[in-house]
Amino acid sequence: MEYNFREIESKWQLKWVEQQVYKVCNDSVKPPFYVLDMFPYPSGAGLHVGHPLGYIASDIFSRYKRLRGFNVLHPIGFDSFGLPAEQYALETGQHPADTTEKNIDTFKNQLNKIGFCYDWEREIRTSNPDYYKWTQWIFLQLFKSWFNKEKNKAESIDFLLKDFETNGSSKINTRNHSPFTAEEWISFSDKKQEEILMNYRLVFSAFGEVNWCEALGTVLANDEVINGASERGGHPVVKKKMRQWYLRITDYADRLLEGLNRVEFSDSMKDMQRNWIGKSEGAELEFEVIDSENKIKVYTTRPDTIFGVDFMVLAPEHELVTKITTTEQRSGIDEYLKYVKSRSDRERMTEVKQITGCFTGSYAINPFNGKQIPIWIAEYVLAGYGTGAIMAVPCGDQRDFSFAKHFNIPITNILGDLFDGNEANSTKEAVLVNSDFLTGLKMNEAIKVAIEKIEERGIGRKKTNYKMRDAGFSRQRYWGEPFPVKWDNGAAYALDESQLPLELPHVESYGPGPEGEGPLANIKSWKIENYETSTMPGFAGSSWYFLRYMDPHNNNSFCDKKASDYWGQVDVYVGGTEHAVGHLLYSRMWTKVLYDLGLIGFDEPFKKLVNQGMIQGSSRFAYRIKGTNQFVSFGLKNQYVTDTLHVDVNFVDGVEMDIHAFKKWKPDFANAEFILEDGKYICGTEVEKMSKSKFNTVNPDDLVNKYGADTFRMYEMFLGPIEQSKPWDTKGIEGVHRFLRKLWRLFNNEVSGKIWNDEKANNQELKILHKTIKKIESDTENFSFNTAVSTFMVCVNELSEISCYKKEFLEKLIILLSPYAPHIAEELWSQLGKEGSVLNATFPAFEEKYLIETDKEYPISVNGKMRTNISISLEASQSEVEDIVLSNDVVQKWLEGKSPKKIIFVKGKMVNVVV
RNA sequence: GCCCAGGUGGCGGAAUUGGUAGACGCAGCAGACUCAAAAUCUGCCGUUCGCAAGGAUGUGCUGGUUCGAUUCCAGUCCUGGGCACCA
Repeated sequence: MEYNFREIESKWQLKWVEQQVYKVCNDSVKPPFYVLDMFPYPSGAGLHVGHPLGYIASDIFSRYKRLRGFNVLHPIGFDSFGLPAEQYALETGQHPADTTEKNIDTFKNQLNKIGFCYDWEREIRTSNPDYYKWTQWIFLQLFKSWFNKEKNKAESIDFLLKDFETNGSSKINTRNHSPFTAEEWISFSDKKQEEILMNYRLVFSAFGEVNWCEALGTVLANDEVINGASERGGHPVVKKKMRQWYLRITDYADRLLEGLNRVEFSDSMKDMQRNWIGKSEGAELEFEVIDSENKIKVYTTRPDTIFGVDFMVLAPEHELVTKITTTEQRSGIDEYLKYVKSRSDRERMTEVKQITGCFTGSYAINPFNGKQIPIWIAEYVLAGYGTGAIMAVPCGDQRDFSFAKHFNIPITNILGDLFDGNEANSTKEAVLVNSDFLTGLKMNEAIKVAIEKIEERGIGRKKTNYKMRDAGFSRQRYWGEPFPVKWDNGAAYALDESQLPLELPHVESYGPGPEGEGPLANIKSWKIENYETSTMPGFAGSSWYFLRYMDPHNNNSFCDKKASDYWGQVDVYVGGTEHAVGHLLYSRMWTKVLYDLGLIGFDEPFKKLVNQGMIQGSSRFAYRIKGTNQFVSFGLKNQYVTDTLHVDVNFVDGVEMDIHAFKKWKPDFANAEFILEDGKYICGTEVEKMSKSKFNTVNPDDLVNKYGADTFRMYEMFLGPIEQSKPWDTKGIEGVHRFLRKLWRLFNNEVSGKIWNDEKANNQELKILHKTIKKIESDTENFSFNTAVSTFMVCVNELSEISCYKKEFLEKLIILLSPYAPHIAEELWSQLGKEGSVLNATFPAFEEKYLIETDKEYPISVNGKMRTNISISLEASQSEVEDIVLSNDVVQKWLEGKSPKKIIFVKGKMVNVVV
């Protein structure tokens, strides 16, 4: 009997469905355990080999936990709103709902072939009205809530309203509006009241900058902008202010920081989140501008360097720029502003070596010494961070230093010998010089003194600042959740909850609406109702989906509290680090809001996070000559100025592109022209992340067909540590397949059939068994699946060598293996005549007694170099060991007649003879 | 540029707390079985010197700590991920 994986796998997959073995109940005497993967976006490309890496890991862990007696929730669903489907609709006219549905079917088919233990009855889709009804509902809760800083939690905005009605704004820290009395509040118009409340709501509407492409009439994502031009068509892209919705995540900055201390994320993941939040302590202070009423407010973490300020820099977008620019500098500034408008934030951050800026002609006054300091604008100062203006201290900040050097601005030294004039020194340890009342103080201490002085003089105050900004929450797109909001006279009003879901209407065209509005603006009935025309971003639906799996069919609530109380936090969350600061922060914030509002019982969604590394792909590139539709082959590209575009690896053979397929790929390329080398178009290559947007995906179906799901699962795990990134290489899968066949031959002989027997296992065999149990158990617990696969291989190799076919051993081995290779395990389990499914077996208990050794083959080093091995009893004392070692011929040889200075003996480890 | 991670044979990787570097697998080489092939099995397999025994050298690079460093420290180079409208 041969290992016929196709037959076995389809047989058991069918039986598992029939017997509903993966159905999960919300009431069980078993303890609950929740294992979750970051859910997939169902791209048209289908599943690629990178997706299942995490799913297989979590599947193994879920099955393992089940063997250990837990009621395991291990669901999956689809993050089915998103830009690619809409882009596809724009290109083909097919409705995103239809293509998404089709894509999901493909995904499910692919997933099912790999043998995951999902309860499909709990599947969710973010684009399903039954689901996004609750996304909208949560949006309304956010809209109707504000963050009470005194209580450090969110609460209904009704509390704030009541407070305004009785106390005016006197009891709270006002935000972006003038204080008012209770009487004034009551006398305000609806619109005015709404405007004020908008400064408090957890989702709010305000004006913000977007990437605007006039030619396409639409807003573009950063990754759709390449060198200031649109990826599609190469049209110019500029910054434009538009009305946007925002999520007031900054109010939760401190809570998000604090929560990190209570979750099991890797330190690097926590670092990334902390850095993203970017909490810093410093001071905000104002500089007067000569011959002007205007004052420039700056934020600095280093007020101690106030006497080293040699110039000021405003972000080019800063509102004062036009006001303070002198007539002589006007044309220069205008030109510079034009240049900056064409630059993406990304470019401004990345290309720091390129120093640009322009003098406004105005001067500010240093409030402490009256020194006149020139005011510049420069792209390295970003409008969104701090106050959008900085006091530049060239001796202490490298960017300020480079700027000063570049524009010949004289540099003041406040660091004494610690500043060498060649580069800035950002130390906090220096003793200040040239610093008036701070002279002689160490910088660390001077910070405090400077802040005190600033507050005393009334020119500023101590301030905590966050790098994190409120998250943009609207997209000028079609394929997302509609906002349950109506506009009236410039104010936004929430729909009543009974009107949910506000369904996404059908549109004829997916093109943008007028004035850069989303496609929904083209729908008359939508506009007449004054509905919001933008939609929610991808992270809306994914910010709370883990709750919906607990209670997926509930029509009365997003998730019954009883269900969320039963399952609690996600015990293990598996996903990539690319979500470190986006999705993870948003879902953590939403969880905190829901917790504050009493809707769930925990305020951190994920107890433990396992980061799966990226399976990288090998990408192919084409080079488009800037501003044209002409493509130049890799070898000739340096003769032109080009933009680099990804090409689908599926129509590149090695590095040679199929031009015909490329032209058919996207309408923009239909009329593309090519500059060839040797009659071929050669693509550039690079190893980078495997992703639909990079067109470098490999399909798991082919591998499952050829080797079976069990082989595929184990091979993905065998590739290396789960958290490490590695480029995909199909080579090597044969080895894992051979292992499974070898395992099969422990049960069945290809000629004579069944060979397993009922003999009792001997000590040697029990030792192998318990060694294996121990290693598999600890490796599985630690998500070290690659070494677990090796352990199985070693075990099967050893059994084959000693011809052990004993059921007593094999049935235990099968249980150990079942999370990794469920199909073959189930088949062999039934061949052994065991009752029921191996899924419900009990994980074998490890017994130390079988592994006890009496001797150890010690490595013997002389001067730290390993020279020989000697077997010595583990009982032996230091002096006994020394005698044995020194009488050894090899050791004697290396001693060369000298007597040892010292003998280091580490029991159970090694011996080192030092001469 | 900033934040995070990673660099070990031809390749993927292994190496509890600082204690035998290269487990396991792929590829390669040699052999057995076979008319032949597939499958399977056996042996070899970092580099280098040597007939061999055995030596030297070796975990990106440069230093340091230690009896002993892939592991700890400092610096440096390279690769990957993120940087707010891809998800």
